[in-house]
Amino acid sequence: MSTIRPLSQADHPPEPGTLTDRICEQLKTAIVRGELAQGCKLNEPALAARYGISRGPLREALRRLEGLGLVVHVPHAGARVITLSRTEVLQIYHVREALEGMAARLAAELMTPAEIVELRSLLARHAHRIAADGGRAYFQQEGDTDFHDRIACASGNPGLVQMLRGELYHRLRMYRYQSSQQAARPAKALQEHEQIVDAIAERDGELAETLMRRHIRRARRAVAEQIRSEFEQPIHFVAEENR
Amino acid sequence: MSTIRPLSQADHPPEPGTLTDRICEQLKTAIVRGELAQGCKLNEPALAARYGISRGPLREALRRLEGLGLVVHVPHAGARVITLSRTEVLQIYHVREALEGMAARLAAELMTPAEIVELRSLLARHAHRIAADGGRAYFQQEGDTDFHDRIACASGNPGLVQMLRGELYHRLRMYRYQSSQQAARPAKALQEHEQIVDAIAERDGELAETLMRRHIRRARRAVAEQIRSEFEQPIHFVAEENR
DNA sequence: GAAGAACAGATTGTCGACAATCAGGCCTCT
DNA sequence: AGAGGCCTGATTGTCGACAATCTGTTCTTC
Repeated sequence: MSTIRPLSQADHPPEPGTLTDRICEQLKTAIVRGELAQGCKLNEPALAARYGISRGPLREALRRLEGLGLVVHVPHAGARVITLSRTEVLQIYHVREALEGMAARLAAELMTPAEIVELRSLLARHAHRIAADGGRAYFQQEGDTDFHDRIACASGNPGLVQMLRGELYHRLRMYRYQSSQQAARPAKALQEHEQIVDAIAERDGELAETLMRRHIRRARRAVAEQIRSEFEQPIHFVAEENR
Repeated sequence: MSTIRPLSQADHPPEPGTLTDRICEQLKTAIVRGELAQGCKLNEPALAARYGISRGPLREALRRLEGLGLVVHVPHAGARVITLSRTEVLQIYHVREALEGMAARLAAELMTPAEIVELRSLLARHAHRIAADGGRAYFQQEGDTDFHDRIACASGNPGLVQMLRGELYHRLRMYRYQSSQQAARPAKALQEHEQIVDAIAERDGELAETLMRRHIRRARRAVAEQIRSEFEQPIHFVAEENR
């Protein structure tokens, strides 16, 4: 079984191989950060010129982003950045609940003692940071992602990891970046994380799944509540040439 | 909320638009059916010639198949059909259990009475077929897929549907096609399907999820048992130029 | 004046050719 | 004889150009 590494540490090899890979990464971060606004049309000649490449690799990169669910492609009409409605954001949490619950269950069976120790130290660092500066929003979110990513990896199920890391997380990060969402309830979340690790350490997969699902359901409710309190326009602002 | 149609009925438009789409479909069915063996190298010039197109659209089709998880792509080394180890097949069932369990829960809340009626009639047809000819393996499998697909659609969660339909089902069908797997326990499975529909009809999402997960777990065990009873070579046979 | 059709511009889809990279075999050297 | 490096062949990566398709505008017609 191929072990799956968390992506926390350096994921910036000095020089990725192919142009398609590089452009794909650049576009991905641009989309997640909102530099390419939601619903924004992705003009092939313009983008190719902007990144100094030809249309061929760019098209392949777009096709790959389509596979990641960050871009929608309509034949003869071009590609657009996806638009994340509030409904869709909440739906992502349903999928997360299902997948990460299963990941926690599997992790409880497979995680090595060393990995559990490392996971605890990760939570200790989070606790320290929260105590120090109240957990500045951005790093808090990244820390949360880091925790969940490690559990996903520990499931030993590459397909599951692929779905979470390759599709859900990007869209969630996109929402977080572009919404004014502050990391609500960091201390509470940390406590829930610790309970989950406890369950894993006791090899109680059933409990780990239950706790993870409850944890994500609460996060979902927090997002739903925040969305409800926003009567303003969509998540950020809608691209001029939308729809 | 965009409604999601089951794919049961005609999914063969007379003439799809772009070459990439067409080749992608052809390659997909070829891979699922094992005409392109597992681990088989996908030579771009050869494939392009074989389908009478240029390498451009073919490469984009390969990239899309990569997104579907049917093909793995190594830079400068080309694309290969994935190899489904027995372990990976079983891991797919874990993901299915999580996702379809959630789908059943959501479907219990959202499914319209008309859809429930239709679902029951679908099961009635299955029952009839099983009573008639014992449920010949192929159609039984397809019928099973049909049932699960409808519930997935009824979840009203496009991302969830996309994951199930776009990634898991293809790989499962690939395994079924190429293994000697016969539809074990058709009558038992049908009975479980009916229980699930009952739970949905009563709007008991909790129960629907539990039953669906149990159903898939049993299917997983049946597959695991069958795999264990095969001491022969891998699923089908390994491509000559493998790995 | 409004509805419909033809046109123009731009954008996407497709193709063939060139350059960069990798795999395998052969030769040379120790 | 074995190990190492070089070379050749093939395959992938990249590019620019041409053809098909769509969108928005303008002209014609009722």
